[in-house]
Amino acid sequence: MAAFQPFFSPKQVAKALDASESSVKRWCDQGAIETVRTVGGHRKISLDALQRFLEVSNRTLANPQLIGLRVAPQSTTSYGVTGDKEDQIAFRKLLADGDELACGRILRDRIQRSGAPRSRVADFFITDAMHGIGDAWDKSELDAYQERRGCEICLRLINELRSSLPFPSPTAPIAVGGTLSGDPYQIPTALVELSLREMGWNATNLGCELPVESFLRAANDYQPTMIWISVSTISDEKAFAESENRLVDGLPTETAVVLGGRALASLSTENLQYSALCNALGELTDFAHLLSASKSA
Amino acid sequence: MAAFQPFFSPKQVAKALDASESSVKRWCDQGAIETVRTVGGHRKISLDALQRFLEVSNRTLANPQLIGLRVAPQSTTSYGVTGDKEDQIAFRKLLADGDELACGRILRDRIQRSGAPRSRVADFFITDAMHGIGDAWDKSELDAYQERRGCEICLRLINELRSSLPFPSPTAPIAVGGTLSGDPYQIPTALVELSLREMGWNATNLGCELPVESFLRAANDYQPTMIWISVSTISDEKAFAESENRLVDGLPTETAVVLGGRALASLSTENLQYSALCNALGELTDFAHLLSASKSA
DNA sequence: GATGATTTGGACGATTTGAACGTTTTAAAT
DNA sequence: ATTTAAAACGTTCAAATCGTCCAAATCATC
Repeated sequence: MAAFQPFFSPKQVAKALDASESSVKRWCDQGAIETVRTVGGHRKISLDALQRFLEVSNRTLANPQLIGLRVAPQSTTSYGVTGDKEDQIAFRKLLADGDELACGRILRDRIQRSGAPRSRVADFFITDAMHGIGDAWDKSELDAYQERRGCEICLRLINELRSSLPFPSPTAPIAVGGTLSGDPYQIPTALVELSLREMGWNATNLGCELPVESFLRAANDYQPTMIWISVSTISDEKAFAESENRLVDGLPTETAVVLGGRALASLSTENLQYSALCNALGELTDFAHLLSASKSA
Repeated sequence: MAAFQPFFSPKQVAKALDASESSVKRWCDQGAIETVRTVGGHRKISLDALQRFLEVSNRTLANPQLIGLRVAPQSTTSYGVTGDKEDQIAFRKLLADGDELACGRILRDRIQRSGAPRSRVADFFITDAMHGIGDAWDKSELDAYQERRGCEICLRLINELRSSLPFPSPTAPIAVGGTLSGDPYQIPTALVELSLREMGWNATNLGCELPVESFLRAANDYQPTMIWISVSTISDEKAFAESENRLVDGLPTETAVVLGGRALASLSTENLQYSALCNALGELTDFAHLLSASKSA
């Protein structure tokens, strides 16, 4: 019932920031972190103040769960160090059950343990799970609401991971992307944004179901180094190719166009124009690396 | 609702300040907070004294609504605070520009300052802005990508607010909801989930474009006290009424069905069955309050 | 690389905070 | 008026935080 805007102590904030208590106290006293004082002089830091500090200092919370009240009770199903496949299956099952907390725990735990990029871990679990859930839905083993609820949860998890990344630097290469009209799948393009942000790009997910003209307008507004198109479903191959060509023809030649997504596998690519065609997220990040390297060189 | 309270107990003040009762009592005894004593020795803190303390100690109330301070004028969107319209316009502009950080700052700032529930502030800014952006889009003043990007940003902001709420208690009343097939608008149903969670319900947003059968399956799985249907657009009135009736007929009579959304205003409601029909988020939360009160009684 | 300046993080006794607990007051029901 | 449950009282004490100082680490400059 009560809204929840608690205050944090320097010690808590220090843990969340992975800094020392001394430093946090000093930053408070210097004014970098707004603080209020108790009658006895203890510092209290509001969530707002903390977020402002993160923005201006371009820092990121090392342990957001320490602050965000994400102190959920431990899962009873400890999944230990089982194999990848088992973890994927566990994740898929939890997602179908709508257990957002447990799904988030698996992701965070795996990221911390493996040290792999967030986007790779997210891709590993989420892409697999959504395919699995989609298949089960086709076979009527799951209900539509379980699929939709799973999508909502995945988008939230992706955004949670995104929010713990530092802000893009002003000199970062720019990328924008989304899906074309007829393709409502939000998760793949959200994952692309997460990946690019994680490698330091200033990436913006424009959303789904965009007409070609919108991509051109956005390209004009953003002047991006790269544009990605996520393609999860295609109803009319011919119309898709026509749209795609119209897009590329309308762009300056120095803008890289990257196509990626499940629907491309079963598509003849001879009539398409692109700078890269990616079957997996890893290929896209590889290409982005090449691109930023050649740009800065 | 308790009547107007001229005095507060140390416990109430402690909750509002996010401090311990012990500390508040000590501060009273030290003179930092002026106190009146009852004949029996109980401390009574007047609103005046509390406000003086806040000014002197440069603190803000963590939970102003715990003190009768904000008596919401009505379930309308009016706040009685100056500059509302200007702030809405500023928010709308920033959202159209894709400035997620600035939008988040406005929301958080307003939440802290006004002490209003997150969901109300979010509704106040986001609903207005998305209507404005939608209108501008219809008039071709804005591009489709600006509208989609705005949706993405709003959903992220709503989820951010959601994530800082405490988890629903195990005894909380259960609610599920979403939109029916043909209605792809994600924001209103996300706002409903946020509102209900904030008032202590265990609310789950099932997502968009769900067939009636899915609602029935979900009702069977969750056994909810309430089901909400968000209705932002209707293409076929007759088919909608038919779906709605099929849903209600398939539910146990003790399950409350709440309809809400923009598209209901221009709809003849005579053929619909419902427990409540809400034109604004405030009406829905009012009804939810009634419902949980009658349940617990 | 060496050197000086700045930032960080740990350590310390002194102070503040918050939780516990048995007793007393309050307010509501009988 | 009596009873009774809930809330507030005062006290005590362990845990957390305070301010301060200083060594180690990092950065900037030559």
